Amino acid sequence: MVVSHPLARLLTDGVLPAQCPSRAVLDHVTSKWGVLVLVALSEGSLRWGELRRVVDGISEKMLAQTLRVLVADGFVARDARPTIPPRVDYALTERGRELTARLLPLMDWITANAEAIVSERARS
Amino acid sequence: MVVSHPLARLLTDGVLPAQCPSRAVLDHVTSKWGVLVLVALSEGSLRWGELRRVVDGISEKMLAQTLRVLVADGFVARDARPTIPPRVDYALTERGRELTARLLPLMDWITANAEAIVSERARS
DNA sequence: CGCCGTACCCACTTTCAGGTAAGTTACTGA
DNA sequence: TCAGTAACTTACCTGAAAGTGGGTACGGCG
Repeated sequence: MVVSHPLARLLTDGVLPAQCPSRAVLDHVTSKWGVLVLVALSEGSLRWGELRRVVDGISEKMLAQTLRVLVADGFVARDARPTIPPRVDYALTERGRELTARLLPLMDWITANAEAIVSERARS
Repeated sequence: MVVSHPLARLLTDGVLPAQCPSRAVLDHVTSKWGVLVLVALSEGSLRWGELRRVVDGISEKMLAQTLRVLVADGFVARDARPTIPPRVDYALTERGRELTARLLPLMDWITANAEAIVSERARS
């Protein structure tokens, strides 16, 4: 089952040497809320308040923090209109779309199999 | 850019209702070390000590804990030979292989783009 | 006899992600 | 005049995640 894969090189030196930049990006993407925000935006742009409602359970602080990281990484674009009350739209960038293209199949599989996995789970 | 996707249904009710089982599985898979262990095993089975070396920076405690979760979720199979000194091999199960099949393209993309992302990053 | 190697477990401590709740801005409509 | 709204920020606190350092079993080897 050894698949020749571009990742193979990384494996020979250990899986992603600890201080490699991909570890940082990986942490952002796989952060508790990062994935969910990216998935939420995968269908189109959303306003702050919409994101807050759609991403069930996220606090305002965490939404702000998560968005700051995703914007800084260039996955999400922030579009603020200086109206009153303020209106801010968030949308995936091209880079964000490349990412979510790889993220969605994973999320699909997880949501499809989660119930089976949890119910079959060997008691600790 | 609205792609008709099996995930669409989930999005209408919010992204993965907070107490949905997929949130739990998602947390396991996207845990700090979970991804790395899965990727490490994607090329073939490894012994405890090999995993420890390959997954750069993981502590023994975290390796044990991560493996327990992945085994309980049915992603990884544990094969202990009662020899002295002990020998334990870890390998992906069929379910684990289905998962990593979706995980590897993501990891590939991240490792390929991480450097650009980190260096272009807007100063906080 | 006593130390090595392998694969762990356990108790303790630290760190930090994340939660809670309040404050802020600037206008609008009642 | 005063509550309401949208999108935040800030300070504070807690609980879970992760690190540290020890212990364990079992036999082989010098």
